Amino acid sequence: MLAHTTNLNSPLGRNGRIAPPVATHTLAGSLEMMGAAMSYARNAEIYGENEPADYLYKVVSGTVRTSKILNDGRRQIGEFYLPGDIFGLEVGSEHAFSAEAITDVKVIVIKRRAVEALAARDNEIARQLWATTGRELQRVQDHILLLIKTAQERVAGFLLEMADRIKTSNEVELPMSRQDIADYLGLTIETVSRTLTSLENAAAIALPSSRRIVLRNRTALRQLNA
Amino acid sequence: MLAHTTNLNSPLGRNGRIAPPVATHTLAGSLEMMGAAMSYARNAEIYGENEPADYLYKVVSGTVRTSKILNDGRRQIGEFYLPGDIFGLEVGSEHAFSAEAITDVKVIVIKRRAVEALAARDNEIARQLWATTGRELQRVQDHILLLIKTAQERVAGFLLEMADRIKTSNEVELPMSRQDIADYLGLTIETVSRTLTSLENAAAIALPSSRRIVLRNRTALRQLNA
DNA sequence: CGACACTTTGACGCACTTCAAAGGGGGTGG
DNA sequence: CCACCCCCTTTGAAGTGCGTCAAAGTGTCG
Repeated sequence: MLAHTTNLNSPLGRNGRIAPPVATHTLAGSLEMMGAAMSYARNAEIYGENEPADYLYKVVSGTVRTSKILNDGRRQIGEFYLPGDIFGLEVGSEHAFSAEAITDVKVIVIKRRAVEALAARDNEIARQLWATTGRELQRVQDHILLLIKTAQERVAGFLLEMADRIKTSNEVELPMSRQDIADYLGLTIETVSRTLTSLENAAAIALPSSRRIVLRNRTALRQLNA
Repeated sequence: MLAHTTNLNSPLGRNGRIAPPVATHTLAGSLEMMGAAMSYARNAEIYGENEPADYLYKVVSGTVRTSKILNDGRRQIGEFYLPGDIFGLEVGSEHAFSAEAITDVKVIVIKRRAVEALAARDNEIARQLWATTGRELQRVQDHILLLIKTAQERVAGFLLEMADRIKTSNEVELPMSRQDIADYLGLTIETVSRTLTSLENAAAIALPSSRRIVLRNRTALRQLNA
């Protein structure tokens, strides 16, 4: 579970920065300070669609997906959240999507009212809340750009996005199933599988196991991601 | 280039409303108070992709689209903005999409720095800025749900959305071309046209002219919009 | 009236879905 | 430790919805 594939030599981390002291006046700091740690098992629901959005969450370890079931049974995945990501932050009073743990997950939870009260007094916190929603907006806009492309482009774009976010050289350990990927990309599981095979045949990727993907030729993937 | 095709008869605009008294402590109020009126002709660019996002805009009359050209020439439309809508509000420093006037357009423009300065002092303004980004996020999420459906469902969903937003009984005067609709829905212009014809044959809508659409059977449209 | 831009309609091809069955791979019990 | 089972993934064959290419129809402005 806690497979460390990278091993940094320096205590400063790869950026050469020392972790900042938990700061007041930051959203992250408030979460660490005032938040409660919680765990969810694989496939557990963290919150449901249309439930009151009383808490917000930060992923500590594991992966979370948000999803929505359409009335014909199809499922759309909103986003995947990796360690460090904040999710569950809504402007309205209810969650627009449900959230589930893809792997075993540890999160920090904080009451929304507490954060909003903080934001009302500290405009730096308010700014960061806004910025978080803004980043979410940008992710969803990028997601739209994926959905209008061909299957090859969607899958290639997905792999590049995940590789950027997971950042472990060129080998990515995907936490989600083919079905999750399919529902994120608006494709069927068969099309995702076939596309991965064809990318492998084209020497753009390698598939040591179904969940592990080696990006062999990013340039080729990026060209597909037109 | 500067083709003026519309001409409003009344200074009050097509809604026949007088502007409400300008309130302080509201984003709308600040826009009215500190903003400058500007006009753009049909097809004029209001701002370009990757330009610095130094201003935000509120539509007074006309319709605006945001769009993005992919490197293979395809165009994706982000959103359509109708009178009363705010657009151009970014969290990052640059515009992620370009904005163009679909019809002749009047807007109120305000410097982003001015609004952010206001927000730093007045947390009610800050909250409203955040809420505006939040509504945008919700629109984009709904947009995603359209993009994973069949052509019929996308077109039906689009018509229902427009009817809700324009609110003129059951007859909608669409401000945008078939090409704009197609690029919003991720379809071709031919498919949009064929789908509208088939909805007309199914007695769900009527098409008195290509831009005017009568919703004859909303229930049928909503069922398609599964 | 004629030119031009937009929309509609038609015929055909292809990418993706659907339906079906055959692989793995990992965990549990014998 | 092997065997079996279950779930996930891959592969195959056939169907179809939408895209592409082409041309005709419609409305608007000069």
